[in-house]
Amino acid sequence: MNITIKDGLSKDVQTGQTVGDALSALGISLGTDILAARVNGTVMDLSRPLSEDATIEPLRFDSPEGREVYRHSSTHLMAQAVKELFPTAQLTIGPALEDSFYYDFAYDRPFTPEDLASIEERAREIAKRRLPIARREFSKQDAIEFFRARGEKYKVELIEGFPDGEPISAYTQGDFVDLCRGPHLPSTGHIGAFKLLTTAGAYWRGDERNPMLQRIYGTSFPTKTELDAHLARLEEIKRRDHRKVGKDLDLISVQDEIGPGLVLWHPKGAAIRLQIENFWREQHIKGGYELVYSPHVARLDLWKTSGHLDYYRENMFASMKLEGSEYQLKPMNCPYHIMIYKSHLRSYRDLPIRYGELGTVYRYERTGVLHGLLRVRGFTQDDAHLFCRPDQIETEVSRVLDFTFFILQTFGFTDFEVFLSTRPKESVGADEHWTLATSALEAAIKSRNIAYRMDPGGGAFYGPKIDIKIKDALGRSWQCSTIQVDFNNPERFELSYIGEDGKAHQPIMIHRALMGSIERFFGILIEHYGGAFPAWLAPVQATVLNITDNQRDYAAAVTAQLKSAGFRAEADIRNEKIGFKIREAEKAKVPFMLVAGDREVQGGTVSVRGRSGANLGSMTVVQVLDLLRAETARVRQDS
RNA sequence: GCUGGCGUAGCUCAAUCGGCAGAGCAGCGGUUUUGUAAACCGCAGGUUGGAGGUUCGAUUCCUCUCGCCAGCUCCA
Repeated sequence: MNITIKDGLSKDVQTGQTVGDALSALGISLGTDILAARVNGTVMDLSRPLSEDATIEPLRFDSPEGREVYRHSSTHLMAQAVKELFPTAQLTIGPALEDSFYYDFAYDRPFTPEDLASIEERAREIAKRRLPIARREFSKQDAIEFFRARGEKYKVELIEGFPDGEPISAYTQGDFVDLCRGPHLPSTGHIGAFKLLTTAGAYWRGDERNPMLQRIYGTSFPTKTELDAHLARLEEIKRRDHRKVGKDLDLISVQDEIGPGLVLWHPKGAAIRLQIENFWREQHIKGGYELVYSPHVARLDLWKTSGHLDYYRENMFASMKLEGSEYQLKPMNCPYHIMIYKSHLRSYRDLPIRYGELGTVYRYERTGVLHGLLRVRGFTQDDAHLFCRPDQIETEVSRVLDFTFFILQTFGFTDFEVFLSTRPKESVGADEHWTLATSALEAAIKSRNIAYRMDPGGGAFYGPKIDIKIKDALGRSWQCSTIQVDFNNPERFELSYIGEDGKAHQPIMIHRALMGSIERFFGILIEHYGGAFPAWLAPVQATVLNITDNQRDYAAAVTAQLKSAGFRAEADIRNEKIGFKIREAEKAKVPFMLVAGDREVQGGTVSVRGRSGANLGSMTVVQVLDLLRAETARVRQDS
């Protein structure tokens, strides 16, 4: 049979040769860097025999498939170590993740950090044994008997759920056997640097009614250098944690006495928020939105009409009774905007109508999901609702897409992933509405030449949507923006406009949020910048530092000039050494430090120091104002 | 909500076996008048998250509770 290496040689080899043999025959030396191979499109073990002509592509750690095989074998390595040390632990499942892996074990107690250390040590030792990893296939019945005999109840349960008639594969390394689709590395010796990270509880099959399993997370890399780099990145993530930075920089707090998931914005955090909101309002007014305000509570009936009581009740705070009627704290802003729309008779000439609001909502989130600023119970959405005719959907959505990218880019995000979510199983509305709206969304995305992915069935129950994820400075993805078409609410609230034909028609509603929640977006911003905000956002843009008491008045005068020019400036005229004041300003991540000693007073200047040490030289106050004006301009100029 | 871990001064963390609750930083007072990431001396700072229990005695052991953390589940 004929074997071709992708982008390489071609040769006839005997039937029955393995993938690895074929690679060797074609001059590719099988070091530990070759992990598996793609054979006619399917990822396979190097030990699999070949039975037909094939194109083979060797897979190394630099490919996503290679990494997956590597992590998958790593989790088997860990599982083998666990079985050797804790023979009564039962195997369940153990997949590879993005850059790590886990394995869930059924065991009568959680694994301790000490257990983890000994498991890790044992795993390294097993790697050194260089055990060959072999695939074997069973019939379904044989597989059930085999794993039953080994006492692996969970494996038996898994196999019982598999389709009949198809062979079932397992992988063996030494005495260890695991039910597994594969593929795997040729041997345990291929695993270089290996580290266990944490333990956690996890339900069998992710269902909280099922028994709790003991999950162990770990990661692995070919070399210690790569592992160390990965661990350093995890440290960096921890170092930038918005909860820590938010506290250190005195931006926000969440306090016991206030309640979980309820955020206090301290002056410095509020200063940043104010910049965000000012920018947002300014741009929305320019962008053809009308800004509105709505109250935090409304009669419960409003939420009955909107359907929230039926579909969203478990996420709502309990209602309160006042003067014989019930009132509800708002979980969303849409009903209010709808009622503003309904306050007049609308003409087709009025559409589209765009109402925007930084609307604070309250949602009852289960305690276990609360997380710093990223998941809270009270938050402000940068919400807007567009009311338009069906033929306007595409144009409106295109506008929103452009607007979203403009806003997000201004905050320093340049990497986006776009998802188009279609009709879910549980949903309302006529098919033609869904088709129309989905194709309008798709057309809007295409009109902007944006790469996107489908999320089939991922839409809201009332309509399809576009979600936009941003990538932060550490390469992590966050979903912030969402654009959702809604046919349900116009119907529920009986919205109408008078068309050209003089008859009433139902408008389409588009819900959209760009930052999502200000709290969440702020948390992401903190981590994106590691607390070192660009000058336009920094709570303090410049600090004037005097060297001795001689320059106190001068420092105060310079500060006053900066302030009256509209900059957020402070003077640090404490009786402290300049090194100490610089250190404090650095820790506070102030973009510009303006040092004033006798020399500067003489020349009417300040010595300008940038954040993290840059010496920008001596400047007059006028020059400093120019510098600040340039540096506090937003990343992208207003359109 | 579930499993596990953790709550000690404003912050970061100590306190042996159940035996007087401590340090650094921050704060305050003083000395120092300083040139680009930490001057020196002193003072003060606590219902050890809360409630109950065991004990002669609880930061330490037990029960409950609140909160935080990791993960699971959930997620407009």
